[in-house]
Amino acid sequence: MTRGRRATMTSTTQQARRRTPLSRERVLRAAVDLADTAGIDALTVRRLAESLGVEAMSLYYHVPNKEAILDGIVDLVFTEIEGEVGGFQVPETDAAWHDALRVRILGARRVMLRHPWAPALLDSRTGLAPTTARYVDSVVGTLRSGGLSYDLIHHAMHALGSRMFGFSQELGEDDDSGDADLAQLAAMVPHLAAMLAVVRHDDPDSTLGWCDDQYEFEFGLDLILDGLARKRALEAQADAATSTAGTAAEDPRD
Amino acid sequence: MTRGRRATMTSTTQQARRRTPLSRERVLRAAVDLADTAGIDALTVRRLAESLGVEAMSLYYHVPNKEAILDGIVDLVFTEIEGEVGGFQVPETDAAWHDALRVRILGARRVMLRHPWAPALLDSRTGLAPTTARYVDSVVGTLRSGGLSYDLIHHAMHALGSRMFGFSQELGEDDDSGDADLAQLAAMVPHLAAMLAVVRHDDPDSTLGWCDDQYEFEFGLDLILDGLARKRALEAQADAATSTAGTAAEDPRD
DNA sequence: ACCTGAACACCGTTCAAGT
DNA sequence: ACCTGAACACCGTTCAAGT
Repeated sequence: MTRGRRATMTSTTQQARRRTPLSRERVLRAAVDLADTAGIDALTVRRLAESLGVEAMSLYYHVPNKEAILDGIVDLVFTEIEGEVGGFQVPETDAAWHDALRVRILGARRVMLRHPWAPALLDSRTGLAPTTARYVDSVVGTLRSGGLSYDLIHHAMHALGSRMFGFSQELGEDDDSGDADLAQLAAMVPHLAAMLAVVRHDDPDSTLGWCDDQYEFEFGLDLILDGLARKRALEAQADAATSTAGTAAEDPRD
Repeated sequence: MTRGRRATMTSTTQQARRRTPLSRERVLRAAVDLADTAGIDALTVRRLAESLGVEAMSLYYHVPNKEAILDGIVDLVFTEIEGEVGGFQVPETDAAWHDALRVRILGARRVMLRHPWAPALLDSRTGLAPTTARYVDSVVGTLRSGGLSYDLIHHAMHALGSRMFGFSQELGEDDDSGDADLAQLAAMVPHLAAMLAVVRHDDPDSTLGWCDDQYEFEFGLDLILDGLARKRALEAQADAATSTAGTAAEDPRD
C-alpha cells in the first residue's frame, strides 16, 4: 500500500470517524449500535473498537472493562425508555394508577423490542444502574400513588418480576416445528401437543412452543395488575374498618 | 518427573477416575458437579475435561460441542425435578389442580435452588430438551385436569413464564447497601428508598433491591394461580349458560 | 491526555494422528 | 472405538511505550 493510498483512506473513512474524539458516551452508543446490528455475541471489545476505527486497547482509557460497557448499554436502554414514556415523574396520588403503570410498562416494552438483546442482558446484570434505578423508582411511585402500602408494593415488585421492564422470558421456539411430526410429538408430550393443535388452529401463525406476542404479554400483565388491584381494595377495606371511631387518618397506607 | 512418580500418580488419582470409560452421561454429570462447585463460568470445556482426568479434545468424542453440554445439563436438572416430584404423570381430572400445580412448581423450585446456575442457563437455551418438554407437558396436563380450555391454558403458560419452573428472575442486590447512604439513595430514588425503609424495618435481614425468598415467590405464584382459577370459573359459567337446553356436553372445555 | 503494540492467559474447535 | 497433540482463530486484559 503506497503512502498516497493510505493518505486517501485516512482522509475519508478513518479520519472522519475520529474527528470527534472517543468518549465513554461514544463508546456506549457504538456498543448499542453493534448489538442492534450484529447481535450481542458480536459485541466484543475488539469488534467494538473496530467499529469506532480505533485499536481495542483505546477503549480501556474510557471504560474500565467489558462489564462496565454492558452495564452502560443497559442504562442507555433505560434512558431511551425515559424518553419513550415522557419522563419518570409520578403524581402524588392517582386513582388511575393501574392504567398509568400499564402504559409505562408497555412503553418500556416497545423499547425492549427495539433492542432484542436487552432483556437477557438486563437479567444478567447484578446491581441497578442509575437510570434503571430511577425507572424502578417510578414504578414504586406509581403503585404508591394508587394508595398501596409499601408492604404490598414490595410484594408487587416481586410478582411483576421482569414483566415490570416490559418483557417476560420465553423459551425459544421448537425448531422441529414441522407439521408432520406433530403425531410424533404427541407421543412424548401429549398434553402439550393437544394444546398446540388447538392454539395453532386458532392462530396458524403461532409458533410451536412459546411465543412472546403482545397479547400474551398483556394477558399476564393484566392478570397480575388485577390481582394487585383486588388486594389494594382489601387493604382499603381493612383501613376503613380500623378507623371507624374518628376522622380519617393522615395517611391510611401502611 | 521420573517414571516411577508418574506410575504412582497414575495408579491412584488418574487411573481410578478413568477406570469407568468416558460417556455422554459421565461428561454431563461432571459438568453439573463443576457448575455446582465452581460456578457456571468455570464450566469450560478444558476445565471440565481436567475434572474428568482427560484431555479437552476427548470430550468431543462423546458430545458434539459445548452447546450440547449446556442443553444436556439443563435436561439433567429436569430429570432431578422428575425425581423430586415423584414423576410427571397427571390424573385425567382433578378438582385440586390448583394445589397439584402449586406443589409441582414448588418441587421444581427446590431443585433449582440446588443448582443456582440453572435458571439463567434455562433462560438462555432455545428449544426444549426432552425432559424439559415432559415437565412442561405435565404442567399443561395439570391445568387440563382442572378443566381449563386449551386457550386459557396457553395464556396461563405465558402468564406463568419462568415461574412455572420454580424461579423468577431477580435483579441482584445493590452492593452499596450500607445503612448510612440511605439518605443519599433517597435523593435519587425517593419512592424506592421509602419502600426499602419500610420493608427493612419489617424484616431487617432483607437486602436492598430485590430478593428471591420463598415468600415472595409464593406470593407471585398464588397471584397468578388465583387469577387463573377465577378465569376458569368464568369459563365454567359460560359453558353452563350455553348448554342450558340439554344434557351435559361430552367435554365442555374449549 | 489520549491512543497503541506486543504480549499473556485464556477460550471453543479442527484435524490428523496415535493406540 | 476411543483418546490425544498441535494448531487455529478467537477472547479480555496488562503494561510499557509512544505522541
